[in-house]
Amino acid sequence: MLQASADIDTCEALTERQKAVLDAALRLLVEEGDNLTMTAVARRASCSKETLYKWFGDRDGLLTATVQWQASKVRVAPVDGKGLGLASLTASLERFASDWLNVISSDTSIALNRVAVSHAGSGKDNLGAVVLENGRFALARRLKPVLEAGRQAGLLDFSDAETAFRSFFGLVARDVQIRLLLGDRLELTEATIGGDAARATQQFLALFGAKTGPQGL
Amino acid sequence: MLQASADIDTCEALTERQKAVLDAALRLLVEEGDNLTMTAVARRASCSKETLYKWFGDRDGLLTATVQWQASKVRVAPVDGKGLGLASLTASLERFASDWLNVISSDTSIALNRVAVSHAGSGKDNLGAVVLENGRFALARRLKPVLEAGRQAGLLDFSDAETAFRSFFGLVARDVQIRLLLGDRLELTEATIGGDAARATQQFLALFGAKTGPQGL
DNA sequence: GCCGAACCGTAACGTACGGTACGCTATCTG
DNA sequence: CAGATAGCGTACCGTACGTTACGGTTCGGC
Repeated sequence: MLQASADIDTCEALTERQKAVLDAALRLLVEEGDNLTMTAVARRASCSKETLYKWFGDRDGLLTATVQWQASKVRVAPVDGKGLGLASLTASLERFASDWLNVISSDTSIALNRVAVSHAGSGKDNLGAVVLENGRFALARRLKPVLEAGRQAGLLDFSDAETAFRSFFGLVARDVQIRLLLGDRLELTEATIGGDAARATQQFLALFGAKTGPQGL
Repeated sequence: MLQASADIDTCEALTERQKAVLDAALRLLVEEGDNLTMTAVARRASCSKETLYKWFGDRDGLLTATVQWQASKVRVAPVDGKGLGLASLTASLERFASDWLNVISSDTSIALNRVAVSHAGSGKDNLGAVVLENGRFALARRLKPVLEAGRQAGLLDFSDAETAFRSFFGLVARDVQIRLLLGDRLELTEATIGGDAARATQQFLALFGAKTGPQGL
């Protein structure tokens, strides 16, 4: 049986068939939410329940494996911050904001966050930790080098990268994620996401941009 | 049987005994999350299951009634924005921010949001609508008059109150709510909440404060 | 004091679903 | 080709829980 750990590298030990099963489970999770049954997963994946139990131990094991499997797929290449000008910094920030909005508004992200939130209350909050680790904390890890590079280049001014990141996070996400999780119909087209990303970036630069003399009006 | 509507005034038709039952259900919901049983509610409330079903129809009815009951209790008196100076505006904003952080970090809020998120996926998303209506949208309704008054007084500068509110919301909440919902241990003492409220307010004023000439550094 | 309504406590029912056992087929290994 | 192993399909078991039914008790009205 696979060990359910918070480590992402667990997914490297998966055979192709197992990945296919997890993909089926993921699709079912997106469609039906947390109330999916083992029989439904088995039927969708064209495998037997016994195999599910042999591979993943029990229902929670299957769920965590599915979440980890999806989480391992959204790894994004970090950007390098060399030769950083104001234009490239804003471009990087806008890109991060846009990527993040696209992620949290995707069906799979909503489904995964829903099931993780549901399970966070009862005992083993493994799911929540995994989602958080590959979502918000992964974003922080990828964005902080950019912020630090911006500070090194004299473009940004902050004392703590963590608080700067959290402000950026708040300006980008605002109430989007909680509204989507609570089932609010909130249309995010490609265009509005771009606009929101640009707005958040400008606001962030207005707050944390290094002051190069008195600001004009 | 009580009708389960999104209207808050449904709670006015509740007898004292029913309110006591819903309070018991609420406490149990905070303790055990969504996986509470009807027998547990009946035992805790010292009432019979038959009464629960007669009053609330079924399990979902009980849950929605509980959520509406709690939602109806957090009504807060709106502040009036007359004789508004910069000091009183910042005080109001800080107070809103502090109140909001206190709300979303409370056990009952976390529990209610958890159960609402869990139920948002499957069909009738009544719970999510109720939580959203009495949480984020109620806050907006109470805060927007303050923002408008600030604009009337020449202290704030924005084109749309909704977007201004959403930025304020993001600066205040940042990643707090999603982290709490996902089970992240995130200590919010009274002191840190006050500091966060002040920081968010200053950031908001830096973004939306009316520019009265060139800013000093 | 009697009647009906409301309600408590609990026993019972039905079912859905997690988990297991078993028979069968296909593929690999010697 | 014989045996072993992996895995599919399915039937089955146990249990938890939503839902209902029923006997006993309190209480307001006549």
